[in-house]
Amino acid sequence: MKVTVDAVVFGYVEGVLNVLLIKRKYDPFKSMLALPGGYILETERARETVIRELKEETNVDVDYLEQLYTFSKVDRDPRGRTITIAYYALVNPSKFTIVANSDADAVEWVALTSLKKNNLAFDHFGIIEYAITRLRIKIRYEPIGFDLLPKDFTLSQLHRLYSTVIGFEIDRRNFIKQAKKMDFIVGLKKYDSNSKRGVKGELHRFDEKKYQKAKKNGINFWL
Amino acid sequence: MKVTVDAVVFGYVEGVLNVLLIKRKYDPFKSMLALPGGYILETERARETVIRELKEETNVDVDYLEQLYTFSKVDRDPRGRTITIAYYALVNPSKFTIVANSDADAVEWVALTSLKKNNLAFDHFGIIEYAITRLRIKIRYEPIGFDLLPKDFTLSQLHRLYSTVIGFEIDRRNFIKQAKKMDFIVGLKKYDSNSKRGVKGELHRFDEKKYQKAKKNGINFWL
DNA sequence: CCAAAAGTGTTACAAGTACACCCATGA
DNA sequence: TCATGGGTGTACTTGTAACACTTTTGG
Repeated sequence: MKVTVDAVVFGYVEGVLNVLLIKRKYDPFKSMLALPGGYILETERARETVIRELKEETNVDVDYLEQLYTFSKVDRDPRGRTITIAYYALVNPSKFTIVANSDADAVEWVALTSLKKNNLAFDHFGIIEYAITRLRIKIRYEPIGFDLLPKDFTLSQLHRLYSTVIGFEIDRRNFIKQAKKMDFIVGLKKYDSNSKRGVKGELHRFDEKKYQKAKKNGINFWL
Repeated sequence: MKVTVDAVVFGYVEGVLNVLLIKRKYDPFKSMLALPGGYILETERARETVIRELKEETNVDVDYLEQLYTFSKVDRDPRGRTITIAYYALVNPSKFTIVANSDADAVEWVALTSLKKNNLAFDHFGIIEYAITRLRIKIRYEPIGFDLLPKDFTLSQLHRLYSTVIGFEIDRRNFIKQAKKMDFIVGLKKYDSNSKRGVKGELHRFDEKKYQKAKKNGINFWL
């Protein structure tokens, strides 16, 4: 029995959530989009395979990586029985590989909203759907959203990210009020120099150590 | 690469949470306790393997079954590289196979509290720990606890179950108040004839259809 | 001077939590 | 008659949700 891993890598930039996909060079599913992934070697565990394959195939280092689900439908791979352990990952935009949207490059960031079932190889569309569902739930109660933003971000950016990922507009005032309660989201007293108009928002940073301390004291993340 | 499934089957009776385990007849780990499970056949998907193996090895039909996690540590099986897709399951006490605690039967229900790491084969202790963690979290926001009780139960029984699984005493009054809010936990106006002393508690039943309707209307389960 | 982004507070309502006493029954 | 289990209500605190206006700045 063959065993592979597949990774749903999410990237976010300016109100758009993207998935990292590969254009397949060979059959089956030649020239269709597919998740990066590959066979598990005898000497590595699944998580290591994901990290290795992402590096080899896409040159991306992820900031967050979590096992999603193992898909084992009998006929999911026309080449023969193959089980895949799916992962999902988040990457910080500063680590985006140069996006070659214009030409037919092998690796592309594809906006979630433009994904179509029929463009995707294997059962990868279903895997992506599964990953989005997980992400939407998990981003509410684990501080993983920060892995989709630059290290320094304004609370408005954070708010926009959440509204995008979750799929509806959260009340900005309540959201920011909530975020400010959390000591591990620290204001830097520096201001966003990229903002085009209006007031320059204060930059914030997620402090992992402070978060771990707060967690030990029973303080939960919630947005 | 070999691929197996393993199942952590939980059973509950009278304030005790049990796991279904097998005493191994052969090496490796001969005569130690192990999770029921086995190799995935070419013609079945993982979930089917679990159901089949549970039937074959333990004669148990489960009421709830969910994939847990896939364990792929390289040396987790001394016989050679083996990945296992772990599941966890809940069974209704009425479906308990006759428990042969007295003799050295092949299948046993073992109380969670009496489990010891060194009595368990492979990485199965870790898998069980993982399953308990999942169960404790999930029982709070999905109505899966009912699969550990008889069809008809008193709210006190439900309360005792929850306190046992979660590991601390929940306030009985608040718990029952909460349970009564939920229309899909219906009072049967029949009374528990098994109760030994005191008032006979009213029997209740979980109504799956009503629950599904409530869920569609955005009413969430929470206990 | 106007459009766009950032920042901020209050109030009403719902939910959660803490807590204590009475009743029925069988031993 | 008493020990055990079942049943119930209130007050307090906290959290959530709804909601609008002002400031700054670049074009």
